[in-house]
Amino acid sequence: MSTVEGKKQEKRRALLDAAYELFLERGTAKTSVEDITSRAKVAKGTFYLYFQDKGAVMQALLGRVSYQLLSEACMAVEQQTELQTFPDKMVAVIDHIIEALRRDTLVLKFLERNFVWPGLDQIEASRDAEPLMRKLLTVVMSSPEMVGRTEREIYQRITALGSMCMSVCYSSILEGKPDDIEAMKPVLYDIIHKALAVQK
Amino acid sequence: MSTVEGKKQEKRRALLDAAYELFLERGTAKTSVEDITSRAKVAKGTFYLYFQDKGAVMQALLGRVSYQLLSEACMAVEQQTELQTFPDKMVAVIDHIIEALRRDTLVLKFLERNFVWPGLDQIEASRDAEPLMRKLLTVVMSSPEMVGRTEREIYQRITALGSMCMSVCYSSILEGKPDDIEAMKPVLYDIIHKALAVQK
Amino acid sequence: MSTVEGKKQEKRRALLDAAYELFLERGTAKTSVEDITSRAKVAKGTFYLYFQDKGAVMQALLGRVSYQLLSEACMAVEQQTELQTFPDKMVAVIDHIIEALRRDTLVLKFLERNFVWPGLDQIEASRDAEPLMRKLLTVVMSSPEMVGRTEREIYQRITALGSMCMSVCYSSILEGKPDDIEAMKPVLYDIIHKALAVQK
Amino acid sequence: MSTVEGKKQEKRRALLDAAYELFLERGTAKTSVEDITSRAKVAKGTFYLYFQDKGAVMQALLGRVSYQLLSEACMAVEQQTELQTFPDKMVAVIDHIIEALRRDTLVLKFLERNFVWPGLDQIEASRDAEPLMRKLLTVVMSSPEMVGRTEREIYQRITALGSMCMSVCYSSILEGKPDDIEAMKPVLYDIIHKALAVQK
DNA sequence: TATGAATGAGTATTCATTCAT
DNA sequence: GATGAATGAATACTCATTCAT
Repeated sequence: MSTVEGKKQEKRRALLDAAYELFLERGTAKTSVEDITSRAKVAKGTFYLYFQDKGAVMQALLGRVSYQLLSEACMAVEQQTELQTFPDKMVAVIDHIIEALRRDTLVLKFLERNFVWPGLDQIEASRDAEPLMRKLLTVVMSSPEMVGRTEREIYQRITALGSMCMSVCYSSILEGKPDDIEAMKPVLYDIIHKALAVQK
Repeated sequence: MSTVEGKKQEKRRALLDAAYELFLERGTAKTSVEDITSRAKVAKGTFYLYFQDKGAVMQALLGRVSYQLLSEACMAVEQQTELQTFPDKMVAVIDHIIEALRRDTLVLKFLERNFVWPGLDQIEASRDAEPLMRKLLTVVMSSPEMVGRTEREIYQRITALGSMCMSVCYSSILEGKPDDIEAMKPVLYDIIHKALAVQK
Repeated sequence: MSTVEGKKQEKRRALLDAAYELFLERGTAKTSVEDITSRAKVAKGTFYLYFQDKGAVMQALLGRVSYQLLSEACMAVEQQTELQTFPDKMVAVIDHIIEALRRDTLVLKFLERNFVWPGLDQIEASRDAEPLMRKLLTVVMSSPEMVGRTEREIYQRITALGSMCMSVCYSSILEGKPDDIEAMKPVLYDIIHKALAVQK
Repeated sequence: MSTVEGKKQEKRRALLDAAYELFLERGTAKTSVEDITSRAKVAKGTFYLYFQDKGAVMQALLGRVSYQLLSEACMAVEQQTELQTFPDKMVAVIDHIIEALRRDTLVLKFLERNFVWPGLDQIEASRDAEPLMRKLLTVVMSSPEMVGRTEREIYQRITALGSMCMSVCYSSILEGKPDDIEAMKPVLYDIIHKALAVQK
């Protein structure tokens, strides 16, 4: 990597980091591009060399945050050897994410209901670059519950359940609707278990 | 309803209608309060006699749209006498909503993932004013699948499943993620069925 | 005229005046809308209640300046009773304008080659409101040189000759091209005389 | 011409061509230096090695376009042997230019009223390099109409008439003021003839 | 109640120009 | 000479909100 290219990446990174901080601190609407550049110690115009507009940064950050939450949860769950079945593992992953968001509602407010699930094609394309997701999918595929289903079917199902949890998580934690998160968890996890149960 | 009160409601209504049209036409962000008042044929200042700010109108409209979609779907499903079990009915209701949103993506774009479910307390409070929801809940409660569950538990479960469907509906129709809506429907409906199946 | 309408006209006027001063002082390009409003002692947003954008003010001012130059010249020439024929009068009017612009090159710089001739239709429409132009045209029409020509033909001819003079005036005074204005005058006035001579 | 010098001229040329295209496409105001360099396939900084700023390019192009229009018209008129007198020739040249601008209003919009007449001194300085203009002037000088006039007087007269035509051409074609170009032509050409008629 | 003129803070975005490589 | 990343000043324009009438 040439020095110049390295510096560019560094700047892009600085802008993303600055934007993230500010988005959490005061929300996306109340963060101006100028706020971002001044915190990133970069000139205003430089912003537009790296991003189309504020929306593009937000989108990039949504992806980054989602991915981080997901991968941290996966890593944590991998340690817990007592979890044997795939449904149990999925519940544990979701629970890990929910707990993280409950602790850090600023992140939740930024994320809203817009959790970005890594695309199936992305996962497949980046075999080795994305070992985590890859491994996860392998685990899933080989689980008895999923026997007889295609990779795509499984992905659809997991994604739908995940969306449910993120959506409920948002309104539950931030608005207490339809109930507080502690009350919703059993419902969500029961649905997951039932939805992933072995086909009879 | 007195004439004075009637006129007030009329204006409020005109503002809501104008805002709704504009929100669909150009999106909420690109609609100004002035746009709304000028379409409603009302002076700019008048807006603030009826609403706190633009956000309040949006919120009111989200509720209105959600309620309309839901009640239309319920009414349509009530006609279909062949549907016996509650899970079948719920799937039919959701399907009705999804189809409506698929036909009218402008509404979907306005709604985003923010479908507003009528609150359980609201339903209970407005016994007669809200006959539809009331009736629905009664039907649900008396269905064999729900035996042994409290009203609240049922409400949580339905809401969670509904949120899942709306969330998936949004990204599926508008972004094709994780797949097109036709491919997602079987997954969603299978999850609903499993999640609402009779307890063994 | 109601007070409110009066105040509006006053503001519009203040904006035009402020803009005119600034356009002469530093040129149109280096004058910002903010400069104009701050000199007019009016809020920034107010500008946009009266004009579409900076270009609209410029256009309005070009019309105003042109009209003023023309009417002052006409009035001055009307005094000079020794001028009998229409061509002589026209030359005198043009010369008056040229001299005014030579004295005040700031105005000339603002005007560039964009002198706005009062439209024939405008003149006709505003019979009494525009006594000057009206009178002028009557004089012209009744002059022996113009016998047998329609009003429109005369207007075209006068306008063309006027445009020539303004265009030459601009490059001559400001750039000395094709020669200084003193050298160009005889040429211009000779052309006018020949172009307006009695038809044989 | 050395290779190095050739390459420089090539780049200058590329920049001019790119700027010309863009000026016609979107107007001078909406064309940035970056637009120009990127179309010319040259780095942004390179622009400033060849031109002071955008204005310099505009000026250079105004001269180029004017010259091209004029010389094409002259060449075309030279063919038409039936035109004997100088006034007829001048009218034919102007008419050729007007028709060209009428066909290509983009060029007219770029040119505005700023047609650049080749300077008398330039013509004289570049005896052989500028054979066209030189020849033209010779023709003019020897025409009976111009007998008794100095070269300079003739140049002034022609230039003034030309400016009139270009100015009228602009407002006539683009704004229809004071009338459409077809209606203005007879007026313009009559003025030219009268202004260039043999002295009695 | 209703009006709509006035406000002025707020922000995105552009772009000419520089300069280290 | 050539590059193109970085700069940051400059500006137009929007719009929610107020308030005198």
